[in-house]
Amino acid sequence: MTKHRIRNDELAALFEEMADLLELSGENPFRIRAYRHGAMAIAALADPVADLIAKDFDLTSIEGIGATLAEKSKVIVDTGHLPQLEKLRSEIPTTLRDIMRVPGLGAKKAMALYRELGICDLTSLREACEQGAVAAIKGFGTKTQASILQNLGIVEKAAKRLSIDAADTLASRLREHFADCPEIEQIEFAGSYRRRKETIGDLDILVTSQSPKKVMDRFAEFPAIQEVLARGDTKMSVRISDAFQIDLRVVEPEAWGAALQYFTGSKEHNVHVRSLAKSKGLKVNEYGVFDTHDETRRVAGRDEQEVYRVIGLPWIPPELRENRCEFGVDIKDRIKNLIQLTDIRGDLHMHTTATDGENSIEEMAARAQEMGLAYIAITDHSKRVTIARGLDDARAIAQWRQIDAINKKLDGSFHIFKGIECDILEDGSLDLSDECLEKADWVTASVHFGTRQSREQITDRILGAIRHPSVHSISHPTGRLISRRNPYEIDLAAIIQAAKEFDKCLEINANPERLDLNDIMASSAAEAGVLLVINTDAHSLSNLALMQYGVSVARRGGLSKENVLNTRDLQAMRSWLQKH
DNA sequence: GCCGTTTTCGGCCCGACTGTTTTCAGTCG
Repeated sequence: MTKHRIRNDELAALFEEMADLLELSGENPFRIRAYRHGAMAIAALADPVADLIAKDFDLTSIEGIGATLAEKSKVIVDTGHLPQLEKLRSEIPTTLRDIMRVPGLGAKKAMALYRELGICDLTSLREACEQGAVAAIKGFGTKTQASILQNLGIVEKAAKRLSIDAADTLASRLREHFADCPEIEQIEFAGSYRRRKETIGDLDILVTSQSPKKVMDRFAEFPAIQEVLARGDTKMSVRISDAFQIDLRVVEPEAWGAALQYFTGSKEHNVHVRSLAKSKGLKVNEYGVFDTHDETRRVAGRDEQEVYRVIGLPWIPPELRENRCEFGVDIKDRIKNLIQLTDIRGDLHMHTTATDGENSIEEMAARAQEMGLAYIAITDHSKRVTIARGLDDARAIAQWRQIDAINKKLDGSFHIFKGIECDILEDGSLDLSDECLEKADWVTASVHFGTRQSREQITDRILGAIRHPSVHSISHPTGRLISRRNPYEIDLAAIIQAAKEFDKCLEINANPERLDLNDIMASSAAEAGVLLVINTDAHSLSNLALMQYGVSVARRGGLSKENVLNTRDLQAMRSWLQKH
């Protein structure tokens, strides 16, 4: 029995703090990296470490967790404290970590500021800069001091991450901007944007050109730029509004593939790729793959596929480059079967003017059909969602009659399922009567209220919904809103287990604000044999195009189309529903 | 601190840019 239910992100944060404090104290860099690596490994786990320990699971079987971090994890879970961390905290002000976050400052400079001037937080740093005291420290100067002052403003504003859809908008504006630059031969956006992460911390633009200077001049004309942070022969960094950074890198065509590989990351993926290459007598950098014995001999570089091939790897789709599963023995099959947007045949979660949607059933259906889908389910809210004028039994049944009539007019190539997004109420019951729910083709159950209940209560509510005979799926299972609201506390492992047992689906909600389940959770559900469903939760015609973001989550989770219910054609979908 | 087809010690990815240094350290990705 564990006394402290610490979440994985909290445990990871303690190891991150440990790493920061060790770095400030000038520890061995590899030891520091081990803590950071361990923190990431824990953050990426689907199951809470506390549960794993309770089950006597061997934590050292997790890559990046050795005997020391496993033991420290146990201590934290058992006692809620880590003595080594507390000792470090007593030696070094932990607020120095804020100073390390200022762009241009790292552990060494933060420590120098502390040692020389007693600066230990952002306020005293600002004061010292304004008084000119910082420029007098050895290793600093007037330029460093000025840049600190400027960057303090950015840190205080807390640099925002862009949601993936906002990043798409920015990327297309940049593409248009560069369309006027004939010197550009190839252009691609790399980094976490290309890996389709749910939020993007900065944007990396990669270009081939014979005239880097002209490309950079054109970049400098991008209207949103507030400041040019750095500009060299091949690399330029700028800041646009909201403290968001864009990096531009110009490379030779011979290096295009290598640069694309390098700048797509992730960092952890690249570290693994490079050490694999090294074991084969090869060296990988952003210019190519080279023979270790004759570094003038470029083995690959122009083409990204080639870069992977010479290292003995298949070309790995960017979404999988997170050092999670892509170096496993089954990677070729996984890549071959990886789900694509074109695998999606239907969309089983959307709203209409009957509740808080902007369009009618017919309009939603027509747009879905235009987009190539074979079916949709209309799933308006149930009555508990009063603000959306949710449907009661009578209105739901009336809407389903209307759908029957519309289906009759369709030629059979497209079908509208009669659905409902039924609220799971605070007491665990469903918002519509059993007799009503029985008449629906598709019932997806959601929690919208009472999200501050205990982990046990919310989990029980969802488990109850999973066991309900009329429910087919649980929508946005964790309720998180990216950058706005944390997921509610749930026992995901128990929910996955119940979904498997009762043959119910869990949703990947494709709305870029939700993306819920996320990649790691979806992967863990799929591994357990649970069928997922990817839905847009559209409230308008344009929202139907959000499906791609849900598919990206599924791809990042390594899912195949077999893992996802709505990749099935209309006939297969009908027979699945008949059996359920 | 982690890890192992170089396996229990001795490595651990690698290069660009800036500012301050007069040859390099720190930071960043």
